[in-house]
Amino acid sequence: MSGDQQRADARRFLLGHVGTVSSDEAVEAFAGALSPRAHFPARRTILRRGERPRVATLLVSGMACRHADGRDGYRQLLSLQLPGDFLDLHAMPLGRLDHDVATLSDVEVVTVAHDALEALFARFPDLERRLWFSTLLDGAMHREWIFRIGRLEAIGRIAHLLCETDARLAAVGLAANGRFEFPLTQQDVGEACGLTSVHVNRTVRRLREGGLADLRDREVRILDRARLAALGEFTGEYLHLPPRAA
Amino acid sequence: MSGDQQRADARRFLLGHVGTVSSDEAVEAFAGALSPRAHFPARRTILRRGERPRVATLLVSGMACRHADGRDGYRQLLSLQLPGDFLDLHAMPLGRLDHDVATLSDVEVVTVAHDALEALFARFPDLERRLWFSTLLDGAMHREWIFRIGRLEAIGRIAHLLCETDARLAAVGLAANGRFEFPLTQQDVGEACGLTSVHVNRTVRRLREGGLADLRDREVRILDRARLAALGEFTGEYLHLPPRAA
DNA sequence: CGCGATATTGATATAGATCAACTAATGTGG
DNA sequence: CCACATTAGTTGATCTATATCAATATCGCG
Repeated sequence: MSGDQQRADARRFLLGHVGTVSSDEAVEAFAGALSPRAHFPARRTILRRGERPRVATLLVSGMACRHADGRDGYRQLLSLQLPGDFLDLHAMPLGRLDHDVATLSDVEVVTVAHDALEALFARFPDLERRLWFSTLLDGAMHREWIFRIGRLEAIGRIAHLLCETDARLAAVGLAANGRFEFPLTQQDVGEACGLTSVHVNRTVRRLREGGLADLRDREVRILDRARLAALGEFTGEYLHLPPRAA
Repeated sequence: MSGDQQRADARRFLLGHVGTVSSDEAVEAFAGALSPRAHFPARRTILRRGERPRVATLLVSGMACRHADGRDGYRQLLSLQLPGDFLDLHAMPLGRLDHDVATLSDVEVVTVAHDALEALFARFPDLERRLWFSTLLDGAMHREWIFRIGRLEAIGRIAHLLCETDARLAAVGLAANGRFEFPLTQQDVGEACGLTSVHVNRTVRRLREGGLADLRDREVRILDRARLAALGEFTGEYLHLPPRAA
């Protein structure tokens, strides 16, 4: 039971993002190092800035985010974390977390002790490279967020966020035909894009009325991917995903 | 001659950012893998999006930046690269570069072939971890840039950029008493902070008149570090530097 | 039912963009 | 060594995207 689930979780991570298949032996060993699943409710801070985690946490279901807090209490989302993403792997080489991690929906996670990863690296040297790779994807997304917030106007920022999320979710089988669950409130979207919730509200409406995308009731439908991508100046190259099936 | 220079370059990287000292043997081996120094003039694109580099490029002197280009031709700086920084190390695990790299001043670089790094990893396993760490620092800075652009107003963004650059340059001995060379034009600062050059001009003046920082003639003088840091909501923790000497 | 979150809408304010000169410094070729 | 082009910086006038403030609507939920 639990063994199967762990194998599935291991595969989701090891295959979801990179495309090449690890040896069965490596998948098996990685799965063996995973904790049982743990649950957290929506809208809870689960990792805090300054902590020195001794385990790495892998998101299995639901959505979470990394965020920084400003003096005035406002927060800035730094990334959206989707199933298959490590929430805090960078804290392993870095030592300390430099931001908080909070859930957006109910989530399930599994953990792997840093020690166990070290042992796995010794046995399967390319595992370390794969984890390095996965933290570099975070970096690539960060760069894209800088571009998005720095250079796009409101409608483009939101379009870009939706395109990116669609592409990432599709890669792990959680979006089909441009339709996916999206637990962020308009306030959250604003915190991701450097906008107020009022302006997000008006901009989301423009996207809907323009026939580009419909975001409501915690669900997104992308109506015209080509025009949405053009608006958000989005190309998914930086995600290093295999070419889209659909 | 050249051997000494390479050893110095190797040390600058290996010691500059991490604090712990590598074995002499490792430094020696790393130095031995470095190319002779190469020069590039200011304001030249030296690495292009889409390239698949086969060497990693280490900046030895001068300043460079990573940047993305928008449809309208405007560019967004994604990071500032200082002496001791790798410009494209992330392209080694990632495969392709997802952004351009351009010089801001005249620069000197050295390169190390990816193959040579692989061989070094086999001999000195913690070297790989150290390079992973250094790419994670880029990620930490990216996150801070997202916060800066998303949540701070113009004067705070520029204050933050100056604080960050001061801290990083001080760590490699290129800033003293809050004074350092800074080859960015006001246009460049705008491209880093998501502002127009006109607004940068007015904002820099406010910093000067407020006695916070003086940026002119390609040189920065930080006049009141505490107030500047408060304005930019800057704490250097994310840089993972040893505590400031001064 | 009534409360707390979220979404929606309208009125108004403002930070920063845009447009347009103009100045200062630097370089260049004749 | 001057005429001229080029780049960076400065300043002023105006415009606009987005923020702010405030009220109302909706809805799941205890």
